[in-house]
Amino acid sequence: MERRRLVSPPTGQPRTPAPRRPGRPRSEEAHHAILSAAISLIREVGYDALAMDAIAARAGVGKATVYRRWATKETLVAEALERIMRSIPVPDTGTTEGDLRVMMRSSMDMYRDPATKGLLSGLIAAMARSERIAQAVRSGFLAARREALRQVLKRGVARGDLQEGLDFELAMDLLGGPLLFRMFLTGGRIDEQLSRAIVEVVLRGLAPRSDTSSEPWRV
Amino acid sequence: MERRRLVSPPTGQPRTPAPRRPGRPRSEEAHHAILSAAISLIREVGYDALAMDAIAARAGVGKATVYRRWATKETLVAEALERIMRSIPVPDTGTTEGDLRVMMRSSMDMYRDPATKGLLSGLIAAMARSERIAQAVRSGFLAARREALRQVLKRGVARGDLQEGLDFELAMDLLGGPLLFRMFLTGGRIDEQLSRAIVEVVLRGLAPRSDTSSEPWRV
Amino acid sequence: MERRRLVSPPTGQPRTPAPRRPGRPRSEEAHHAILSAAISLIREVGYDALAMDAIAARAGVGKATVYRRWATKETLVAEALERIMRSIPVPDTGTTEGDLRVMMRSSMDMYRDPATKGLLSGLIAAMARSERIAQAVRSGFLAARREALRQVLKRGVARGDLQEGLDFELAMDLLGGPLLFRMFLTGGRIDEQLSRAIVEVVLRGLAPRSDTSSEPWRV
Amino acid sequence: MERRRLVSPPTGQPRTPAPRRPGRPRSEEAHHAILSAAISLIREVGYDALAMDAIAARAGVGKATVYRRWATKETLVAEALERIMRSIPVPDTGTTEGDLRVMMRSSMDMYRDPATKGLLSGLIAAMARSERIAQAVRSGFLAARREALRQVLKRGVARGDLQEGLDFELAMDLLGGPLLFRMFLTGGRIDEQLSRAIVEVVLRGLAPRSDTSSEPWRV
DNA sequence: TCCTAAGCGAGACGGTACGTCCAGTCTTCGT
DNA sequence: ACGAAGACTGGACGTACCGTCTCGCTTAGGA
Repeated sequence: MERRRLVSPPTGQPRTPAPRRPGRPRSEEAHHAILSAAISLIREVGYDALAMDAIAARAGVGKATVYRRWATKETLVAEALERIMRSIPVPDTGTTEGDLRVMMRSSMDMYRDPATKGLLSGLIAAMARSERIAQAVRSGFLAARREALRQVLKRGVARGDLQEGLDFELAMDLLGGPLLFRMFLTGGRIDEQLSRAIVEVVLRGLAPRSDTSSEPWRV
Repeated sequence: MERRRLVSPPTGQPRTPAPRRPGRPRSEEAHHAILSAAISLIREVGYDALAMDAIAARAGVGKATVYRRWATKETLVAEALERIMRSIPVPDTGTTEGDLRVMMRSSMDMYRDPATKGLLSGLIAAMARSERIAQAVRSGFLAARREALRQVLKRGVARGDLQEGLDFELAMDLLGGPLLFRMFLTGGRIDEQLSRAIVEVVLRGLAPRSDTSSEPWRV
Repeated sequence: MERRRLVSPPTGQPRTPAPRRPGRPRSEEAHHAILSAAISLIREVGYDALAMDAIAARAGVGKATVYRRWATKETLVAEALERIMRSIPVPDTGTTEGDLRVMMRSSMDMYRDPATKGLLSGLIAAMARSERIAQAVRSGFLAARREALRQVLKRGVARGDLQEGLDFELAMDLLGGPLLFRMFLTGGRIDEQLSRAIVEVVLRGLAPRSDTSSEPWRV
Repeated sequence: MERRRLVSPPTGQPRTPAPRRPGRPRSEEAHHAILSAAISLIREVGYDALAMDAIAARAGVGKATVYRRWATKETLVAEALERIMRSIPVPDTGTTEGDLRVMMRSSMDMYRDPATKGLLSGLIAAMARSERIAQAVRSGFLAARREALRQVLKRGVARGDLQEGLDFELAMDLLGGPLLFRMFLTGGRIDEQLSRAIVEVVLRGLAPRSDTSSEPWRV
């Protein structure tokens, strides 16, 4: 059983004791100012019009100071994202359906932020271009959501609402995919009703088999 | 912004010794040359590094000639896409599950084209940027696929494999979303097994209601 | 009878008449605007603080337009110089000494321009760095002065004031060198008295050879 | 490329340590390492491409350690120069012409050092920029040469080879100027023949007057 | 022996300018 | 009347140095 819990690390930063490089240490202040500037600029001008020059200028920082930390705009944005969407609480409403609805609402909230569309679409393009960026995003803000969701699903299995040997990845993609699809391709509405319907289909589609002995190996 | 160097190779494409007529030559020819150039360049350098200069150069065309036809890179690409993914046949395997599997395979084929990732991700960013582009893409290559899928689902309802009053949009997003999700976010595998599992969940989740009163013909 | 004539530069660029390249021709207006901007900026901020960005901005021109014409700041400045110091009239005062004094005065006028020091010293550094730039400067504003001086010296030989078979290069360097030396190394005064003394020494030192009969005043 | 700040010109004063201050004394070793690094780098990359970062790095020294001693690149280089060209012996060949030839050869040797061109041209630009640097150079490596030359000329006057009341400055500039002129402007050859010719012209041009009565004010 | 002050290597800091690239528009000439 | 060629303005890019400013650590003389 994997003991990885990426959800809400209680310690904050991994406090390295004293590897301490020589020279002047990097300014935490500058670091934070850059991230803040990036976030506010994205919200103002959108992701595509986001310029490194502008970020540096608004942060009151030299461009080199930005590039010293993030090689590309995308890795910078990815970290900004991560900072925003750090901890996703694991809901506990008493029922699997309720828990899933809470998770879906959290996702919808994210999608409904006017900044998200430009930001996330730019990030998708960046991830498609660079596996490094993709890794950063996945282990960043994606990991947290998915870990929380995984807990909910696990509890659902324990409750008997979901089949044994459930393919968690599949379940998560079934829950999250339609939102993404609507957001970026069809442009369809993303609302409570949609979320309710998706949860229902998934719960029904992944309910325990009536005849477990005939399909014990199924995933 | 995503940029990559693209000092387009001189690309010694032999100037077509076209029928040199005075007056009004090769409007259609130029049109097609531009689309071809765009497509081949996307496959070579990716969507983001695609430069109008390069397209015009490879097409053997002035930049103005490109802009005369398409105002933006995205509308040009959208038309190119449309040209590629024109007709989607409606499958007829005899069973709803079989038909859906065929549809899924067609989608997977598209996703598996190495060019698709860069192209589609760039397009997603462009759609997020501009509703006009979004419309073009939706009514273009998306519409065809969705229309075919709708036929299959309709037949599924008629067969009694899917519930009456089925929300087609929901069903389509449930089928297509997970692929998109894996493609661009999680990076998970997209294969026959996945497709099979998705179809199964959707069929089960959207099967006719078991409530006898609303389904009196069931025993 | 006015003998003042312009020394038409025999070294001037081969002004290509009309090989006529395709495409939009380069803008004469932009060309001139850039040179003017460069000149005025040099006078304002000095040669070293001269920035290509600033030149382009003041000229109301994109930086690429500047770089399309001049690869470096120095070649641009060299052309600007050439434009300023284009025509050097060949003096004709009736005596060799008088002619040389006029030439010296012209040089001194140049050196006394407050902008010259920074400009010429920067140019010297640039010439030392790049033979291409050196060539440009030599065939540019240097060539004109030297050609005029050569005429004067030639006439001096014809008049019998200077020795037959005179080494023109030597004579010119003897006349011009001390000015440069004071300007940039010793910082000594550059004035009429200096110019008079130099001319005198050179005339005496390069006078016709000391055949006793031709120098009856010698004891 | 020489660049300067528009704001706050640095103080180019060599910062000599006070007689006895508290704290750790400055490292002689570092001092020497910096000068050596500067000299070797000038020879390798030229004066203009000389970067303080590089000097510090090669010397194995922090940049602050460099700036603590020399406020500008030029003062540092000036001191390096001085260290190289320290003492110029006064020649004594028996004749004025011989002595002058020896002095000229020494100058030519300097000019012929491949490093000199870039170094001296850069220094000229720096001197034009700052009178303080100019002073440093003049009282540094220039002063030594000129003092030796002055001795030779003085002896020449005593011998009757040069006129009484000789303007030493003029004579020195006439001897040195042509070399500088060829070095940096015309690019002409600098060789034994040139040196011989210059000496000849100067000796002839500044020979004692044959008719002293016509110059009664001379002493 | 400890304290204080300035030195040390290292390297990050806010900046300026660089030279390149591309977007989208505007001319010129040739067909 | 088009079309190719390419110059145009404008602006972001990522790099290189500048001269200054911390860091943690010597290295001395004076307390």
